[in-house]
Amino acid sequence: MTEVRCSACPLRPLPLFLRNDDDEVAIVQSLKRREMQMGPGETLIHEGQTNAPLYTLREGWAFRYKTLSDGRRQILTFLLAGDFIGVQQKMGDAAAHGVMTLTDSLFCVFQRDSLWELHRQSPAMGFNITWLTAHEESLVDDTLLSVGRRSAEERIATLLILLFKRAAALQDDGGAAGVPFPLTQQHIADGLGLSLVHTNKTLRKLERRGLHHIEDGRLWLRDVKALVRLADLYGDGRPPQRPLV
Amino acid sequence: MTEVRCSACPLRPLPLFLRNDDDEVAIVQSLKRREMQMGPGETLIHEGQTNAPLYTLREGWAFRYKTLSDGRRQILTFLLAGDFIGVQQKMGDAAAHGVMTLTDSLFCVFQRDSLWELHRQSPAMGFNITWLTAHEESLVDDTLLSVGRRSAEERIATLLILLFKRAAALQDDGGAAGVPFPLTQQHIADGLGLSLVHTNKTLRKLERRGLHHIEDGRLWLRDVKALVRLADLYGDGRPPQRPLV
DNA sequence: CGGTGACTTGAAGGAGGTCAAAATCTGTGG
DNA sequence: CCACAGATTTTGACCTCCTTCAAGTCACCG
Repeated sequence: MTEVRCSACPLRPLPLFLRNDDDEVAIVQSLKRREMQMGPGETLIHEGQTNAPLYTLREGWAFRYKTLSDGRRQILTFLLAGDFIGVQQKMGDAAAHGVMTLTDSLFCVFQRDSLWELHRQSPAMGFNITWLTAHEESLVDDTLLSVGRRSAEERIATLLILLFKRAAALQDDGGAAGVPFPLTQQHIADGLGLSLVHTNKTLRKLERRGLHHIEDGRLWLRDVKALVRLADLYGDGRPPQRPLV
Repeated sequence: MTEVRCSACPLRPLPLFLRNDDDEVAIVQSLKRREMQMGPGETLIHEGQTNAPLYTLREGWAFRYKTLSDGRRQILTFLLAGDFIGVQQKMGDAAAHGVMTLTDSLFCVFQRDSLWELHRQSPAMGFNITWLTAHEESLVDDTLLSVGRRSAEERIATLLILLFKRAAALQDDGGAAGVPFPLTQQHIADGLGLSLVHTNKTLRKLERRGLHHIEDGRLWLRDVKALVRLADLYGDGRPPQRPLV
């Protein structure tokens, strides 16, 4: 099983991602250490782990999370292909959050100091990192608004729409045939600050009303209008084009 | 009232901030457009505003927030002196959140494209921006854990500790005489996803138990041990040294 | 001294949590 | 192909933490 060269990265051609100069791709290539395969439910980064490397998620789904000492868990963001992982752990410090896979996943691995090398060798790529980091933060901002101020129904509607859009942007059909949806209800609960039971009941209610459909690990939005109204989401069609590292 | 040169910025000498080369300071200086003074409760950036400039908060307190169309508000992070503002609004796009002052405040104003200039002219400063952005995200991560998984008591304990630490790091006495605390209970409520009434009752309960004391716009932690236990916060003494832009 | 914003307190109700148990489903090994 | 263990989903019953509603206090200010 041979590793892919960054210039031939299967993600790069997708319309979701911005083009890069050959130089830039070459720099990324030079910093890439290896690839890493993981199964579902495996821990990529442990909470409190020190000096974890950087990763780009190339295939599959994962999530970032934090836990309290009695086991309560909050999922911070879900990670999809193209997401860059590990910037948040401040330099040389312990990771403030864990990362766990949801599906079979493939990661490109970079040494920790690549962060600095990327900035040093290419301001443009440095800028891209900043962009990606800021974008990640805005995902957390959205979730915080949900968890802090939306009802259970509204939270779930919001999550379904947002995840659907992100997943659809990675497909050619734009989600016409649904999108992969590898979350269990426990993941949804932990991502929205709800209990498992209440998540189940709310999910069933929305599905019975015909707003969405989840089956066999795939998600369909059946009544986007109604979902958007519930979520009080405005504007924006698909996610903006984004840099890839 | 004449403006301060960056090399003479009163924040820079504080032990909280990392030193910078003269070149770096010069670059920042060259990008700084002006200073801007605001009173308490004023809106620096409106939600949805396009093309807002960048700011560094030099004096005072502020906060980032999002609202739903029916008025429910979630405060995302509180901003203290040294915080860099505006990176989250993705390039040229609309601001996804608003920024409002809590106190009399002073901002250093930078043009929007300074973000790129900073990266271009100094990889080190670009790296600093990334660092600050990642750090901001980790603050939101912490809040999301609170709002999603902590009880009202625990949330308030967590907030008090975290804000105290940040504010104390800006003072010489390290908080011995308390720290400024310009939040109303409504701000606390909106920052923690609670109702005003319940915030009040919980706050009173903690204060009556002798865990903290708020008076006259200042906060004292009376029983840090108990607060930390409640918050389930581990490790870390004071916040890490951070870059200043 | 009336008006406004922040704080406080009590009472009542509800959204969502907890507990318990059953129904599926899935993979595994015999 | 079946039995069994372990996840995951579903439902019902009950309870509580927190919200909402209402009112009153206090400080400050024009």
